[in-house]
Amino acid sequence: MTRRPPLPIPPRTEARPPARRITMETVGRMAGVSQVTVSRALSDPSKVSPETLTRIQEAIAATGFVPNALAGALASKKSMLISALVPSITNIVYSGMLATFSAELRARGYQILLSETGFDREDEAATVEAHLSRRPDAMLLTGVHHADRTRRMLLGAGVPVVEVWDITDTPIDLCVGFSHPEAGRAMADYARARGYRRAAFITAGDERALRRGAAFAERFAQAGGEGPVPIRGDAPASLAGGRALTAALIDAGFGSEADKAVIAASSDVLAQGALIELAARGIAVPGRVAVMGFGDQEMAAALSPTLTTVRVNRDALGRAAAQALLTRIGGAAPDRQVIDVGFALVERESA
Amino acid sequence: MTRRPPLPIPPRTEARPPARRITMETVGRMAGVSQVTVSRALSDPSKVSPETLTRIQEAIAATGFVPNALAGALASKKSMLISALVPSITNIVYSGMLATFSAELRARGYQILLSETGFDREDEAATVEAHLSRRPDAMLLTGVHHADRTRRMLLGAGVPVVEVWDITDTPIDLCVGFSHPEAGRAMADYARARGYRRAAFITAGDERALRRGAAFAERFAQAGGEGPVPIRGDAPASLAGGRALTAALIDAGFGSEADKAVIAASSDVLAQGALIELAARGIAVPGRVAVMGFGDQEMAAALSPTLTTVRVNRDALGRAAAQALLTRIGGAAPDRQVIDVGFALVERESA
DNA sequence: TTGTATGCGTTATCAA
DNA sequence: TTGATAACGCATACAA
Repeated sequence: MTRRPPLPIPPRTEARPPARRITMETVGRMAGVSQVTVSRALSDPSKVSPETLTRIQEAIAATGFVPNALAGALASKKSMLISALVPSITNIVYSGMLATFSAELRARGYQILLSETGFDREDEAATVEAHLSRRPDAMLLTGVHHADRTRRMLLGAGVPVVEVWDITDTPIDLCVGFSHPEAGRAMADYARARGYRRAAFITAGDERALRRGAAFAERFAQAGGEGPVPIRGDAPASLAGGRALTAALIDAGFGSEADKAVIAASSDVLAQGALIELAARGIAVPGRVAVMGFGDQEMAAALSPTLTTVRVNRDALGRAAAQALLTRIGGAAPDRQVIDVGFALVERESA
Repeated sequence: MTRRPPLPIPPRTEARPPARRITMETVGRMAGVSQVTVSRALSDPSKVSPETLTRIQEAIAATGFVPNALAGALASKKSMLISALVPSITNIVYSGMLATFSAELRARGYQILLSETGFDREDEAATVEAHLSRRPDAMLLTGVHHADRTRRMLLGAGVPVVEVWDITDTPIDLCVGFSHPEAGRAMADYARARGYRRAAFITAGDERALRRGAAFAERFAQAGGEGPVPIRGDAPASLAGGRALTAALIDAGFGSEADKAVIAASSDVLAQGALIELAARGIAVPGRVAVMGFGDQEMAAALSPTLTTVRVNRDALGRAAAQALLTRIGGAAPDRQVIDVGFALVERESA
C-alpha cells in the first residue's frame, strides 16, 4: 500500500528575483553614516550614539541586511565556526554527544561544521583538510588514532583540537573520553564475578570496538574463564548483524553445554540483536546464555530481559569537550589536557 | 561499578607554536611564481605548465599550505557550504535523511553547516539568520511552516532552499516530502480495513505528528470506527513516553471490552513503548490491542510482535533534496518544484 | 602560460 | 562619537 504524488506541480516559470547585494555600505548610506559605524553598531552598540544606533537599526530592518560572516571572519581571523568530525551521525552514541556539544557552543555564538568520516583514516585526513580550509576556531575529532598527515595538519594549523570518545597520553591537543580496554576488562570482570565460565564477544568492525573485544577476551581468560574467547565481527552494528553473529555462535555450539555462558557485545544494538535471536531460538536469557551490551541506550532498560550494559555519559562528554575547547579558544591553558569521563557498568537482568 | 581517571596528566606548559600564516603568496614565492598562478594550479591545473605545477605542488607539500576557503568564498561568491536545519539530530528519521543528503553533497565538494532547531519557529528564524550570514549556497529546512521572517529572509537572500519532510503547494523554493494528513488517513484506513473498531493515537508534541494524529482520528471516525478517538500527546517521543501514554489509555478503560482496539503511534519509538507496556500488563498484541508505528526503524521488523508501521524512504528523501538543490545551484530550474516521495504502509504482526 | 590590477565585505588601526 | 584607510587571502578580468 503505497501513496504516490497525485499531481505534479508545474515548475515556476519566472526566475527568482536577483539577490540584491546589501552591505554595511548600503545600510550606512541609508542611515547617513559610514560603513565602519554600521560595523560598530553591530559589534559594540555602546560605541555608537543612541540616535545613530536607532537610524542604523531602522535601516537594517528596512533592508533586511544580514552581515557577511565570511568577510568578518577573514578580517578578524575568527570564524566562530567549530568543526566536528564523527564516524556516523546516525549512531546515537555520536549524535547524542554531538547534540550536547553543539548546544553548548551555539550558546556561545559558534556554529557547527559537521562531517561524517566513517572509520577510515585517510578519509578522515581529507575531511580534516577540507574543514581546515574554513579556518574553524576549533575542531572535534572522534578517536585518538589518526593518519600522520592529520596530526601534522592540525599541529601546523595551530587550531585547538579535542579528541573524544577515547583516551590517550599523547593527545594532539585536548582529549575527553574513556579507556576502551578498561571498559572491555570491566565487562570481563563483571562476567567472571557473575560466574560465567564461557564467553564470546560479538562486535562491530571499528577499531575501538575491537580493542574492547580484545581486552575483554584477554581478561576473561586471565580471570579463569574457559578460553579461547571467540570474537565475531561484523560492520557496522545492526540488529540483523547481532542476530547473525549470535546465530553463528549458537550453531557452532556456543552455550550448548550446561556451562554458564555469556555473549558480550560491542554495542547495545548488537546485544539487542542477540536477545532477539536467542528468544527466537527459545534460549533462556540469562539462564542459558547471558548477554551484555555497551552504550546504555534508552531501549536497554526497556528490553525484556532488561539489558546489562556499560554506560558512557554522552552528555557529560559533549559538554566537557565543548568547555575544554572554549577554554583553549579563550587563550587559557585548560587545567587538564586529558579528561577521563569514565564509564559505569549497569547491572540489569540479561547478565 | 564506575571507573574514574587514574592519574591526571599535568597540563602542557609550553604554549602551542604560533600558527605560521601561509598563503598563496608564500607558496608562490617559494615556487618562483605569483599568487594567481598558485590559485590556478589549485583550481584548474591544466592552465599551468607541468613544470610550474610540480614546483607549486612541492611548495605546497613543504609548507603544508591549506587554502583559505573564507577568502575564496568572499571573492568568488560561492561558499561551497550548504546549511541544514533539522529539529533533532538524535532522531534517526532526521539523521538518516541527513546522512544521505550530506554524502550526496560532499561528493560534489560541498560541506554541511548543521543546526538543530527544535520545533520552535522563532528559534528557527534566528538560526536561519545565523546561517545566512555564512552565505551558504543552499539551505535545507525541515517542515513547511516557518515564521514570516524566515520566509522573508530566505526570499530576500535569493538562496536555493529545499523544505523537506512535509509537503505544500506553496514552497519557499523547493520541496521534497510527503503528506502527513495522508499518512494519518492511510493508517486509519488500514486500521478500519483490519476491522479495528476502537482506536487511540499516541503522539509526540511536534506539529507534523499532531497533524497525522488529527487526520487519523477524523478518518477513523468517518470510516465507521467508534469515536471519539482519543489523542494523547507527549513530547518528545521516547520509550518511556510510549509506555506512559499507553498506561494512561489502558487505565482509562481503552481496550477493556472485547472490541478490536488499536493504538496508533506517531513514531516507532512510541509504538515500541506501547508494546512494552502492553507486554508488561499481559495484554495480547494484536489479539486484545493492536499497535501501529510510524517511521519503519530497523527495530520495527525485529520486535516481537513485529511492528506494523509506515515507511518513509529517508535515503530517497535526502537524495532527492540534494539533487534538487544541486540542480538549482547549477542555475537550471528543476523540473519539479515539489516532489512527493510518498510513504508505504508496512504490514506486520502488531496490527 | 603567466602576471597585474582590482574587488569581495568585513574588522582593526589610527586620526579627527 | 565618527571616519578614512589599510589589511584579510583569494578569484576574476584583462594584459602581456
